[in-house]
Amino acid sequence: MNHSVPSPEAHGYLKRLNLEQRAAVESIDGPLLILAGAGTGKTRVLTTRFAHLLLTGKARPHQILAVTFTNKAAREMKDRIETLVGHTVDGLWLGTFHAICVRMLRRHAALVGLSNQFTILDTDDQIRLIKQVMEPTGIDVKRWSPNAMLGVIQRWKDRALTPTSITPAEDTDFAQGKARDIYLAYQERLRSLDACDFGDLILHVYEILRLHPEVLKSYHHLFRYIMVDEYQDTNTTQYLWLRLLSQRQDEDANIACVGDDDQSIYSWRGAEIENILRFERDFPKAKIIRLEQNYRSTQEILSAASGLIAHNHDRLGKTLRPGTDDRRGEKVTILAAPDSDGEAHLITARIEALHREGHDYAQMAILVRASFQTRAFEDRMLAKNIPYRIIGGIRFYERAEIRDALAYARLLARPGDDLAFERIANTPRRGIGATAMQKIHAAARAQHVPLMAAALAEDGPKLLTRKGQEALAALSDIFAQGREKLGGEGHVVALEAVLEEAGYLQMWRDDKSIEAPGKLDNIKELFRAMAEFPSLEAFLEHIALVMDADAVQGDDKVNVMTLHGAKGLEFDTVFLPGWEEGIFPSQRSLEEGGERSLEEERRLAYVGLTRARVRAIICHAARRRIYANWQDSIPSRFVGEIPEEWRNDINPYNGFRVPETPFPRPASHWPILARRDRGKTSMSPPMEEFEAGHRVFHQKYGYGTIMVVNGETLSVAFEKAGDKAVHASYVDLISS
DNA sequence: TCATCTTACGTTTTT
DNA sequence: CGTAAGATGA
Repeated sequence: MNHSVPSPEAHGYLKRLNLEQRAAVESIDGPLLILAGAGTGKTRVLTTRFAHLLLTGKARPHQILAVTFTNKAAREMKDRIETLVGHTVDGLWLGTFHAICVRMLRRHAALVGLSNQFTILDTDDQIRLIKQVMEPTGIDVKRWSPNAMLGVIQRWKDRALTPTSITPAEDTDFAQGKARDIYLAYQERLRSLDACDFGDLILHVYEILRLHPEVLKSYHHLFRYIMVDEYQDTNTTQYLWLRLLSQRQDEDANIACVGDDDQSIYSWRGAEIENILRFERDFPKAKIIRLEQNYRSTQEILSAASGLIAHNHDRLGKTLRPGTDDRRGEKVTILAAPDSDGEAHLITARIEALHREGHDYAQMAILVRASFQTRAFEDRMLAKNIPYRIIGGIRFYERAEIRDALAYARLLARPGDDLAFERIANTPRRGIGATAMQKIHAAARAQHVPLMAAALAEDGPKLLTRKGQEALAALSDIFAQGREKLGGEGHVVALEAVLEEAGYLQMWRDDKSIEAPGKLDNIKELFRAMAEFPSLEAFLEHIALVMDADAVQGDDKVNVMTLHGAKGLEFDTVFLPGWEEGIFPSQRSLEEGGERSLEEERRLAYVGLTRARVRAIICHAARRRIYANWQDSIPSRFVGEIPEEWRNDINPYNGFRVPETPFPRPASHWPILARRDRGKTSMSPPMEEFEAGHRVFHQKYGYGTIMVVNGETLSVAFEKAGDKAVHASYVDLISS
């Protein structure tokens, strides 16, 4: 026994845990799955377990690999570990999958044909690159959008599929079967740019570990313990990566995964709920510990949420129990509103009433399914002077001015960054348009030099107008001067000088729009963030991975965000508007994906309800304004799935037409809507409304005018597609 | 090359 | 209805 290590009891940190939590912390060896329901102290267990490994001398800090999905989670874990241990801990392998993989990939980049200086592309770069790759293929970009193509590639990367390992069964007919070729070309372009995208970070490292046993062995030697947060959100590549790292020879994997199958809501970005469902099979001798004592919500909310989620079949099953006795509160309120405006009225009125009773705005949240729903609430709260904040909108580093400034920064660090050059070559206007850019591209490809170099080469003037040529030469000088400043006056001064002299800052000063001053402020904010890093390189590495600028919480405002954005948060009062078929569950999930995606929607509802500590208010409206026109809607099947004894149905608009709550009907009676019922949740126009002369819209043929009505078949003169006979259910009437 | 018009589109988000 | 990205004309 090592006597210099104090016994765990001496620290007392184990005493603060309940029995299950303590078991999870003390189960050190072998595979472990901690099924942690909402509000059951998941982070506490994870951090205490980490600290326990350190304090008992089981592992040194660098021997534990701990992966999370968000930087926020990683930061929180590190803070709490340090609090438990009582001092700062360095040399941790604690971070997001992406951050950990960058660290590994920089070490072994050569094995996948990259330098250790490789750049990480942001979404804008990816789109621009994929467009360039698609152009020569002659694919109709209107039908197969670059965005969707990128999605296809990302899903492949999520499943550890490289262009050469895609089997015919895994291929797609997207882009007329050329998707694989585009993927291949895209990867080649990335390699020639010495760059990779987010998916590559994981996939490259996985390939390295898979194909180079000596590298894998070195990590086996290094990591004695592995911990994974939000295991239900892992994609196939991350799962394979974890399995390689954890399965050491002759030893049980010391891997502990924490997750909640009931909170798996990210399948659309590649997460495989199967990973958590088949943990026992993947890791033989796995131990499973359930954390079911909830320290967050009242009995009513827990029962309502449990009753709802019980309608899912694909789950490991667990029941939330109140962690302390007698936490009774009020039932879950179900508000019926006549229309979406009424819904906003009802909710804001309740917010005001609660605030008058002394509740803080900051302890209330409106959680919506889709971001377009926030608008109605913004309008009302603005009008009523209720302070609010929208969480999750456009993030700081996604703003155009920030991306521009960062492109200048990248070019300052590396003159060969072609994607950065493309972004700012003509921002502000320097007389370098699309044609000039094309010529520069051609020259650069022929001479195998970066774009900037090609444009400035001796025969450069042939590529550009004199004006453009001069402007670019000046820009190049500005960057050269900036690079001299990097060493002396520092990177902030250097970038500021470049942006000033290049005329970028002046461009916004001259801009007369109302947003312009704010944009200059944002750039100042960027300088401030930059100053906290020792070098330009360090700063660029950071922002490539950490795209979140911490939102200032603190002030007393109502929180408005999507259900996805609310995961992991909690509030005293939670408002859940838009619980209607076609909104929530969303139309898309009803049309595509079948039962699986319906279950994911239900998990999302479960996540929403379990955010509430003391009260949850669900709302549904009978009519909703969507885009141009009004649509009728019926209450979400999820409302009916909440057991009646935990529900309090209120109809504040008695006398108005409000939807019948179809509670007695079991959920299975709701049909999964067929695609052709799109947009007609309950009220497709009756046949009589189709008359000759009416304008209609058809998904494929576009706009047209009805010529003849023959039963349910219409002859329509389409503006683009000509005369067609179509079934009435395929067209929408256009109100004029 | 740039400003204006037109048209298509319209879950969920992190890294 | 509003936006954002392409097409069109000066």
